[in-house]
Amino acid sequence: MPRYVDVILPLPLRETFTYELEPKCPVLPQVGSRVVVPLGNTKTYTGIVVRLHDEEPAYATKRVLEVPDEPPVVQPAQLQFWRWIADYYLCSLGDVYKAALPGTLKKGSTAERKKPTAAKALPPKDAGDSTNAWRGFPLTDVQQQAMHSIEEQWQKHSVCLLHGVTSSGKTEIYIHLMQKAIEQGQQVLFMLPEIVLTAQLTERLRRVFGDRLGVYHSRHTDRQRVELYRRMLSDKPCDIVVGVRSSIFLPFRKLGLLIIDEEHETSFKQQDPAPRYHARNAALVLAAQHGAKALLGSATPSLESYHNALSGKYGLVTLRTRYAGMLLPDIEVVDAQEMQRKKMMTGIFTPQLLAHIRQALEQRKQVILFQNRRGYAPVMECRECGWTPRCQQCDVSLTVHRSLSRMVCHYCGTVYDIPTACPNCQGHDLSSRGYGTERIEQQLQSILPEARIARMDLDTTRSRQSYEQILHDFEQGNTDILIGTQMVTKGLDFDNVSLVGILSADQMLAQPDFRSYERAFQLMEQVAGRAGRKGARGHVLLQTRDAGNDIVQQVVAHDYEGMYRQQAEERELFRYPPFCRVVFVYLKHRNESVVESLAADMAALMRQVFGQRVLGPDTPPVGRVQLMHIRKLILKVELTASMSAVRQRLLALQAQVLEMKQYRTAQIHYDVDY
DNA sequence: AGCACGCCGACT
DNA sequence: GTCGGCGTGCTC
Repeated sequence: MPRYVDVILPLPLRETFTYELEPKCPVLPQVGSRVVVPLGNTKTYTGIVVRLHDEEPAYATKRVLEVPDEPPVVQPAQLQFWRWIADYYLCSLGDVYKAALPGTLKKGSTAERKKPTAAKALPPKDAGDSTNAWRGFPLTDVQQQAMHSIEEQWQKHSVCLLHGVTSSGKTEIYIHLMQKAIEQGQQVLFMLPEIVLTAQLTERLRRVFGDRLGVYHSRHTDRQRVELYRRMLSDKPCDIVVGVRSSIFLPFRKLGLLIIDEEHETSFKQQDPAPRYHARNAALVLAAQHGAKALLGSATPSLESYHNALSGKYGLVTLRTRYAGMLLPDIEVVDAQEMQRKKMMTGIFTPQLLAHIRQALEQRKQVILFQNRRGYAPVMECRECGWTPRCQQCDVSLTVHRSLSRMVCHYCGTVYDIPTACPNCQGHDLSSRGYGTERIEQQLQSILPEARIARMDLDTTRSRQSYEQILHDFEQGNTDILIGTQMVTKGLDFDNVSLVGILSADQMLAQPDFRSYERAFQLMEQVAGRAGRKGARGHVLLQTRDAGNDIVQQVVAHDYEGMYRQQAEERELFRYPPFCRVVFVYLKHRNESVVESLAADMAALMRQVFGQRVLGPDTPPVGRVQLMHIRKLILKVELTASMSAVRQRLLALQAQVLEMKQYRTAQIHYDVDY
């Protein structure tokens, strides 16, 4: 019997901690077992055993207090996956552990283990089981063909991208592929962004797959998540899990199929806290580990995935036609610039949009109005021509810093003077501006006092219930107009929506981010897809002060390929993903002058190692969070470089600067594949 | 992340 | 004269 165990603790500590086992420990932990251990004078934590051994450490060890489980809760393959995440995303195993296990499996308490898992009886050999999908969701010829093409692509590629226009019936294809996989005794993971994983979708899947389906949602209670986790560990695990980003951490036995819908969604990337992982990319690693086939689906694929498909790394299947012969919505661009000049605007509304809204309401149709939430960044704009200043080196919009009275590029840190006249039209009416959904709701209500207006954004959907309630009310026709952020761009099929209004394309296009154009296209194309799901062709009104913008024109033409070609060219030119990897290095300190000089020192050290690949330092849009001043550096790494080697060098540099005593209390963290 | 130890202001 | 502010340093 080994004497020591190395344990991961749910703390942002780099290494494992070594504890001694009780000589006559009743339950011998294994690799992946939970152990309850003391830390410091008062705390106990539940850790995960990663190694058993007899090597006596140089320090005095404490003893393992308890071994709560007989079989391990983390399988060896999962630990391997955790290590990959910690390595690739430059975080500690403790960070991964925190994200990977539901809360009560991490707490010191042993109470939850006494509750037997409410193992629901499996459906009876559920006669219609294997034919459910075929009966309930028959495929059209086009869908059938697409499914065969996907299977054909899987002969040569383990990953296939399904590029299908909105309403092309991707979900039915997924259901059939899932059915086939479980018939072969494989497990399936079906991943979706949080806002798409609605009750309507899970109920639909439940009707086909019954109790073979598990749902993993971040808004589920901790108890529910522990239950599913335990069930996946049991000898009767779910065959299919439909889940959000953290579902990649469930204990799969024999994952045979991974499906990621809306694969372009940026919410698959966890921003804060660590582990700052990209669930799509991590899931593909998981799939490879299991030898599973993977399908990425989107109407507007990420540049990364489309690039991989074109370069032959992934298979590619395209669905160009909408379900039931529906046409793609017709998109009308309205020049808000011109309307403003003619003084015909009512707040943010052009007369054209108001007329269309009134008409829709008269016909008892519904309206969706979309305004991007992230409109807070004060971006300079010429009121005459809509021109917005962009960085000459990075091709991103500059952000106005009122305190500096300058404009700054948040990618390379270059500072520009604010022009006194617009370089485009020589106009002098330069200002920064912004409209949020709340203001829009108020405005519209005063214009149309009779209309039943609802708002769906982060503020109105704090709870899962209110989110489902707003959708339900709209679906039942209790709401005439739904105003919202990204949340209204996808998810449900609203049959009665005849009009979609995009209130301002400009705010999306002006984001200080190298992905802003790609993202703007994706959002607009997706929200346009909400119009006219049945019957008549839907109408989309796109308000912009920049009607000639290429992205606007590409949305009008539904020209994804054109958008891809243009954006890919720029990314290659400026060396951004998918042509290299980016690692953001964030430096934080309470004292601004300290973080300033730390950033300079770190940048200098990084340049010694990485040379021209380093950009910055720069102050991010939010330069101070919770009393901590922040600076940012960007490292651009060739795709062929080993992230492991990059990680080692960065961590060595980090140790070097943090050793200097003026920087001892600084924090450094990394964001890989931002 | 906690929690403890350790040096400087307003209280009994 | 203490009680306590949170700065910084350690936790197997």
